[in-house]
Amino acid sequence: MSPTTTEEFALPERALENFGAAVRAAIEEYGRVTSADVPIEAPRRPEFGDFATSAAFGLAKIVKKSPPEVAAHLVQLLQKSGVLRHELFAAIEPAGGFINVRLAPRCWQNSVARILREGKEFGRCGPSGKRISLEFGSANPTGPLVVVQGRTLSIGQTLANAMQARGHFVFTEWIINDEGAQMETLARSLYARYRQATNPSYPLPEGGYPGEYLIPIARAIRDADGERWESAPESEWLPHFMKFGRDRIVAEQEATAKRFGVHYDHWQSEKELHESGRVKADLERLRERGYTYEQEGALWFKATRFGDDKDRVLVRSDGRTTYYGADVAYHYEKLQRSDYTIDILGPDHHGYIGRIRGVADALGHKDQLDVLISQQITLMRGREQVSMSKRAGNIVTLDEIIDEVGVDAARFFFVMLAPDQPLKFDLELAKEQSNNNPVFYVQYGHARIASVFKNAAASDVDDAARGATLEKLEHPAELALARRLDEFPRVVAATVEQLAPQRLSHYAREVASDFHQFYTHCRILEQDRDTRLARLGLSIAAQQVLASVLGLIGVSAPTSM
RNA sequence: GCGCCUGUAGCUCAGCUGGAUAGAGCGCUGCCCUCCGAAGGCAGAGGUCGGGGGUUCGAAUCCCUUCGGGCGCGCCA
Repeated sequence: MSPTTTEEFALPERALENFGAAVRAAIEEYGRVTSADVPIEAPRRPEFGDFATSAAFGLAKIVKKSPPEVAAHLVQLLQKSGVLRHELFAAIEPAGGFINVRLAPRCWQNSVARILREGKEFGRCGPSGKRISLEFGSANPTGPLVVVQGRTLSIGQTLANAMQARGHFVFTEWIINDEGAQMETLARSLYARYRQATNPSYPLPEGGYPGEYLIPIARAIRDADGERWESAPESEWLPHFMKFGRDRIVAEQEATAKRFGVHYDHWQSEKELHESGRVKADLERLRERGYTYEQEGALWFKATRFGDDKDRVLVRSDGRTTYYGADVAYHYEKLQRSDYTIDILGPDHHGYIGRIRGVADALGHKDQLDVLISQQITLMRGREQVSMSKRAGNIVTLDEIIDEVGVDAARFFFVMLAPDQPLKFDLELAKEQSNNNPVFYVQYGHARIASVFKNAAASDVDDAARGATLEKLEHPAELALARRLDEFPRVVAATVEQLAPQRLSHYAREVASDFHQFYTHCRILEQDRDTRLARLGLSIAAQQVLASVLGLIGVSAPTSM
């Protein structure tokens, strides 16, 4: 039996339900309307209380009085109401048409008790039964992951984490674009590097990949096969170099993702999609539905019927399927096996959205697909922009970024902005161990709490963790922090519903900020035992929420730094 | 030219899907450690929410228009 006695009816959301029902009853009595809408919102300014409703504005029209009058009258009805449980509310007052509500400290105390009881589970839901397919980061297996993909990976993994917390079944996947002309270019570039070991002037092919990352791979081939390929004809070495390079690069991409805290449930080879016959079968399905036609020897998808600006080729006139054709097949599969399918694409894939949406529409899954663009990154070093011209071969890899600023800073910065917002990423700032750096501000909050626990008596911390006593929480800073912590489940929900990972990083900062304010205004290790335990309890809850939100973002929560 | 994204404080950005006097960080000015981590806190200055129309009791948010910025418009991926 836990000594924590959370009064379920006195949790903030229960109090709000009670309030909403009471307002609804009052409106029906006053305006003779049924099933009134009672929107509840969180006011920006603290003096307006914890919550407010604008319900009086709607009723004002019906009863033909001014909103302030209506609000005042509603409050009178509420005071007399038999529906309202008065002990849950510290204040209910009309203000310019709004009705502001301040909950009794007891509600917030109960919320803290619940967080202490639920611990890591606070903010998580049981299984929703919803299956979500989330594809992000997919790339050509022709080189290492670069910075902009790091952002896509951060966004994708953070969303996946948040969805899991909401109880959804999330399936993360990556497509390996190992089919197409770029694979031959890879093989030829790799071969050139192989030849350069004995002949430094051997030229890279026209339009080849100039990056030095191919050199060690070429060396690996030489270590295994010696000079065997030096005099072989292209028809012999090409398939080998293609497969060797592809396998090696995919393995490196996966290693980088893993190092970055990003896990994929499935790596899908595009080549395999073709070889298994799935592409063919799914294209046939489109044809049967009459969404394709042949012209000039090629097979076209009637994309314009679904809002795209031109029709698109699925199968080229030489019989080879386009990337798009394969993707049609893959999306059909994903839409079949999930309730909701999400693609996160790089900034250079704007033009692809309409096409992929068109396919979902044609296959009868129009509202089941969301396509998100992870916008570009401009790397900064202080005021200086870091050049990342791919043409010149000076790419900046994700590994280099991790080496320089660490996983924590990169993961946090990459989700600070809305995905469709271009991001300026300042390497100097990300490395800075100061309050200029938002990652450190949040982590510092977590570490600072840990430090307080070290100074406290162990038995006090244990008692506080059981929620021994929380009645002393009443200082505005204490209640503000408790109120903030109570938001966590709703923040996770909003993150998922709006596909907005930046909500989590903003929220993390707000929790840290509210904790720091509480810390300076209220001494935690007070003489008075009840006060001390209450504040320790609040601190434990705050630390838990900080750890949880940082965990969703993929950032560590240090106990000292 | 067409399509998508975007324009909010000197800078970087929030703004919870239409609510109250538009917020935060950095930078700037001035304060707060005999006391749990000052990597912190408090106060102040700083805004025609690109411009113009419209819808609404109410608009940064929705609609139209206009100007500026980014990206995309292959039988490439």
